[in-house]
Amino acid sequence: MTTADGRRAADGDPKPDGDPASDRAAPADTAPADTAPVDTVAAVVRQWEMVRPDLDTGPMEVIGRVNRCAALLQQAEDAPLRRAGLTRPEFDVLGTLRRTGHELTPSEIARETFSSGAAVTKRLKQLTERGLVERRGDTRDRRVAHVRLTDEGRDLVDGVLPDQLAYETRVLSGIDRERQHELARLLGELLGQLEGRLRLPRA
Amino acid sequence: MTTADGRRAADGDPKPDGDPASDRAAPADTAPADTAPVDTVAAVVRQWEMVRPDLDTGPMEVIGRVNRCAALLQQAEDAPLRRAGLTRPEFDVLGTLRRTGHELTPSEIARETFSSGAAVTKRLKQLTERGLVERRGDTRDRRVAHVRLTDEGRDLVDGVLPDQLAYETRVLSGIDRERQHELARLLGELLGQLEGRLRLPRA
DNA sequence: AGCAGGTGTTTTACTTGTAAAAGATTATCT
DNA sequence: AGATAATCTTTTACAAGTAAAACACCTGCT
Repeated sequence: MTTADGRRAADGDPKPDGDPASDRAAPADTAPADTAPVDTVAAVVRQWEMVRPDLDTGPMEVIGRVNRCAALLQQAEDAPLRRAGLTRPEFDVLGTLRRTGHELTPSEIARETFSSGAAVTKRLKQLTERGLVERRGDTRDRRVAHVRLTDEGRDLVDGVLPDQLAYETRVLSGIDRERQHELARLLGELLGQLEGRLRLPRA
Repeated sequence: MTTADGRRAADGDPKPDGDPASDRAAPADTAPADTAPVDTVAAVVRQWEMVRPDLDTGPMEVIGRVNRCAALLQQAEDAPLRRAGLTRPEFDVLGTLRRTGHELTPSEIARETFSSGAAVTKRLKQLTERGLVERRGDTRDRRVAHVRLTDEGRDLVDGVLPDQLAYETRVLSGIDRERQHELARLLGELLGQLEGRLRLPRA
């Protein structure tokens, strides 16, 4: 039980229960040895295989899990951020400024942040009101603005990030370092593919 | 460059470019042999390592990539769905009804779909208006409703799902079957962990 | 100089999600 | 029975994103 085919999440409610397809054991090659995983996506896939045995549900095993993991992680990760009074999109803006180390224009922030210009405008407005970023107009080209962190904004990022990373470390602590590494490697490959052909083969 | 620490996305713009940290080669164990990946998350991590070398950026390698992959996949995946006039959340509702094979109450749909009850109410309203689902009240407990697919709704799901899966297969085609399998396995482990302790160790 | 067109940013109108309260009904306790 | 608490669903008020248009400004052509 996840969603139509294993994606998305947000709430935080316990798993429902589910499908009576338990007469067919989870495929051995999908279930690792020790931790008895049986994640929700596996259950969803089994349901689909029951009602539509003609379909190749293979992609769900990857894509469904990526989506569901992302949803759960975001929910989890927001905790340290929220304690600092930040949403993640807000933190993304501040973090981008922090890690690049120099001023950025709104369009650059939008690109770095993979969000729309309009969204960035709104976030900057709020962050400016809170005194976390400052803007100045370009002297040459008066269309463009330059945004930088204030000292307060920088301190906020620097204070939050270690908590954030510590939290993330804890979230991943159920997976040993070697597997984390392997996971990162495979995800990097997938991501490289996805980013490589951002204009994907149109379906 | 992705976002503050490698998450989220939505737009579809090309990668910016980035950090001049190229004097330090990408860690060999994170970059696979052939495909020259260098995904955006790797670049973001390197930026962080430049400005905050004291931090352990390890978790970003996994979590940042999961989030970014999810964002790109969702954007990509929406294509076949949209052709059918459905958003993904809508499809999630229909798909849940299809794969369980029986009526569900709104709360059950919310759980299966990992969304809030209110969101489900809204979606059901629209789907009902479009004639894709029907509702009937429970005879015993008049608080609860039962929702089922109409024939039209079922036909829609059955028509869209193969396209969706074919598209997903194509999206993943850059990764060979064995790695997809391995990726699915590791993601299943991670997901199992995340779902196991949904109330995570509070940070 | 003057204007057609491009670029950076913001605004507008709208969609969708959420949290919290409201509504309606059923379950429990005395 | 009657009151209180719990449960299912919807409503309300609001936050945040998006696409498209609007602004404001720059560039290059004539």
